[in-house]
Amino acid sequence: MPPATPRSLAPRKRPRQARAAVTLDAVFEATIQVLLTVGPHRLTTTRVAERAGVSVGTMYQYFPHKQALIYALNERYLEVLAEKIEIACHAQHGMPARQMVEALIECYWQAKTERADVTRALYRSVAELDNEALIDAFAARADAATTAMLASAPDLDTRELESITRTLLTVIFGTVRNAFERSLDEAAARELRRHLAVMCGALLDSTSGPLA
Amino acid sequence: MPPATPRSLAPRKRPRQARAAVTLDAVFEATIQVLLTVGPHRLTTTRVAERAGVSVGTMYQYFPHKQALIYALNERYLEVLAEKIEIACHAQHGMPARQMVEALIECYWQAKTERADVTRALYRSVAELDNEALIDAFAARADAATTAMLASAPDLDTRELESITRTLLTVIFGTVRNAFERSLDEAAARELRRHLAVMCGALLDSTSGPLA
Amino acid sequence: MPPATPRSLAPRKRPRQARAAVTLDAVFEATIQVLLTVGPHRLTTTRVAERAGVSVGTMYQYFPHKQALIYALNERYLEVLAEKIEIACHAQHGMPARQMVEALIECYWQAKTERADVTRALYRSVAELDNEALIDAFAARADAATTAMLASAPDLDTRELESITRTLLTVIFGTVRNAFERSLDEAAARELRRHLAVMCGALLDSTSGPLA
Amino acid sequence: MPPATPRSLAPRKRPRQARAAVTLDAVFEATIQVLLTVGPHRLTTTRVAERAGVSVGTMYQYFPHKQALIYALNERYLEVLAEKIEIACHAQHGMPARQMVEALIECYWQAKTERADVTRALYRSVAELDNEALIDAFAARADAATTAMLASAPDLDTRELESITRTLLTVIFGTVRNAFERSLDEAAARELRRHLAVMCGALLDSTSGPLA
DNA sequence: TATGAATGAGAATTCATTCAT
DNA sequence: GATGAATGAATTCTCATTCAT
Repeated sequence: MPPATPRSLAPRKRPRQARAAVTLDAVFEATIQVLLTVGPHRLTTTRVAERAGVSVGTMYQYFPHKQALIYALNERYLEVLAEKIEIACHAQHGMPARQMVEALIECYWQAKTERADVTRALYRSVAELDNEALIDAFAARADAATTAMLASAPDLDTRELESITRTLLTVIFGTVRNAFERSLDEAAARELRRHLAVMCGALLDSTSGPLA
Repeated sequence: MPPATPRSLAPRKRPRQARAAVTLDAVFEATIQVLLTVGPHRLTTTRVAERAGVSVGTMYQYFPHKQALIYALNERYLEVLAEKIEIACHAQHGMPARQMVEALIECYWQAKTERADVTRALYRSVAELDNEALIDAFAARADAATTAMLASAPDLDTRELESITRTLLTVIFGTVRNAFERSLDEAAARELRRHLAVMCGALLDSTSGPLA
Repeated sequence: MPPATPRSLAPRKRPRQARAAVTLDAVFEATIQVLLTVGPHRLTTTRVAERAGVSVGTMYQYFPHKQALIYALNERYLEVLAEKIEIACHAQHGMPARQMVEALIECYWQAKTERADVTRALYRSVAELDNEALIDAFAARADAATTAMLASAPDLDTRELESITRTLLTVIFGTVRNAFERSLDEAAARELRRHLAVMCGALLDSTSGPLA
Repeated sequence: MPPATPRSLAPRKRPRQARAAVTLDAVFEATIQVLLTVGPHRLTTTRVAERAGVSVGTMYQYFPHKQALIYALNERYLEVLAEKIEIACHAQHGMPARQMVEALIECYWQAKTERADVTRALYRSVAELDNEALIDAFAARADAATTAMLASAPDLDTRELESITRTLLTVIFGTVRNAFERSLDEAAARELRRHLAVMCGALLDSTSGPLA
């Protein structure tokens, strides 16, 4: 289920030639850089184009307006992220629940940290944009993948799965985001992550208890 | 430790007369409304003034520029929030750790939910502003109050307090924020909150375990 | 019946202070000048503002966009013109039909010639604009006034009044407009006008004939 | 006397091959459609090319710039129109003057109504262009043809021919144009046309009268 | 002191035109 | 020749801020 991009935010055209694809990549990368260096409310189309080494006009061939650019950037990012989560979840089918959750945390954390600058940039970009639809679509995919995964765990009560999934994802995603806002050092981050695993594991226990 | 407001972001004058206080309140309230109705990137000083029933000129008597207005709004909000947390923490001195954490969650959740519109508005306002300093100062107060509280718990290993505190606050604050992004219904919210308490309790157990 | 200006073309605010009225007049005059000197498709908001000795911003306080400015200019002009026609028609009540028509031609011709530059400018401005509504409203007023006038003529068959009125106005307005496109010299213009009166008179005769 | 097209407005090449002629026709037709559907100030070269099923590049092979395109469109149209008038006038040589004028009205009216959309489109296109030269050349041809025709009428005083011709054409052309602005229904149009013939006939009488 | 008209730098967006493929 | 991606000057419009009244 591809996210139903609203008409007004859809890109003008998809790149057909290799040259165009290169241009688009440059524009996306430039957007991230601008977001990071001058912040979201000083992100201007001219600045992005300049940084990308393209003319404004070219940018507007692909995006009908600034919002569409930022929307596409987020979409692209969330698409990759959702896919990673789906793959990670799939790989854990049939495993013990605790291990599943640890894999989920690992996957999400990894994805966010890999290019921390991008993560930070996108968190900031959000205010420029009404991306609720995007977030919802992403959340739906993550929910589905996680629920399916947990349903396959041999050691888990499946009655409250939906609610458990929602909590797990809300806590994990929220915690990671907040961790990015407080800029933690390496050690603190590792510790936080360990704690998070403990806490999520405990949540699973709290419901699987009666099953045993 | 009150946040060291940079001079450039400080309001021009503190309200000495009742009239001024009323005006200020109106302006803050108007800002929230504008934030909610038209979004952060269409928040204009004229619009705020209009909504507040004041002239732009008058608004500029109180705030030297737009950023100062938003900064002050956040400052005021975080001040109240920090105070609530401090009071809540203080009230729990000497109590069992689990109860402490539950009180903390209750307090934070309550504060955020009380006026959900304000909460949402402020989350959105962030892009307009470099409010890292504000956030840091708030985090420091919350950390201090929480650590002090936990230190007084009779049933807690005090060796890892700092790290535990950091995790607790990161998880709680992050989860609540994320919960606001997914608009949960009443039931789901209650469930999430219950889970959150379970998870935080489990974190405490994990360290106090060896102590016992 | 004031012309129902569409919402999107309506001015932002009416001038309240004397200063504002002066500004508005300057803007209108500047628009005419720009229309005349550089033509409608090189009429830019900046150019108009510059010529008016105002900043663009000021202009935009009164008009939400360029079209609204041109629309207002036409509206103002047609308002005056319609009024002139109404007065002229009213003044002829009860007179012989031929004299009426001559007065109508005189009035219209006079109004258009008085400030030929304005007339020419407005004819040109029309393409920038969807002013059908304006034209229709004007035509309706002119029709009404003319019909009422002719109805009071003692020497006219009143059965075909509507159709006669429509022809008279279409012919007169059209002829004058076309005369402006061919730039006639003084003598030619006078001759044309005499002919026009003859022709219109003949039209009246053609229907009043059976009456006699 | 063919209109002396300024070099800067001349098409780049005359179509030597059938293919080129087809392309040209498509481009002209597309221009008309764009003029009608989106209006003159949103007529863009890309849009026209797209609608014509050609690339912009190709269009620029035929027209050195946008103005040249619109100029050529008007030129082509007026050329045909002038020819029709010349033929119609020629066909009336030696006939009674009244019949001549009726034929003239019939011819012009017919030509304008045949493809009312084209007529409307071209009236609108005028703003994009300084086509005074075109109009003048056309007027000159129409004048010449009409004068020659009237000169051959057995029942007309030839002393004021020039002035009569000018009036006739100004009135007829102007009236028809204005009729297009007020969108008249079928019946009203027929009536107007009948009136117009009566009026023009009367003009002839007014001068031929003394002759008889 | 309060007002709101005026300012103008700055941002978004368009579109005629070119030119590498 | 034909194509259509790229260009960037030109234009419209916004909005934080000032200042005369």
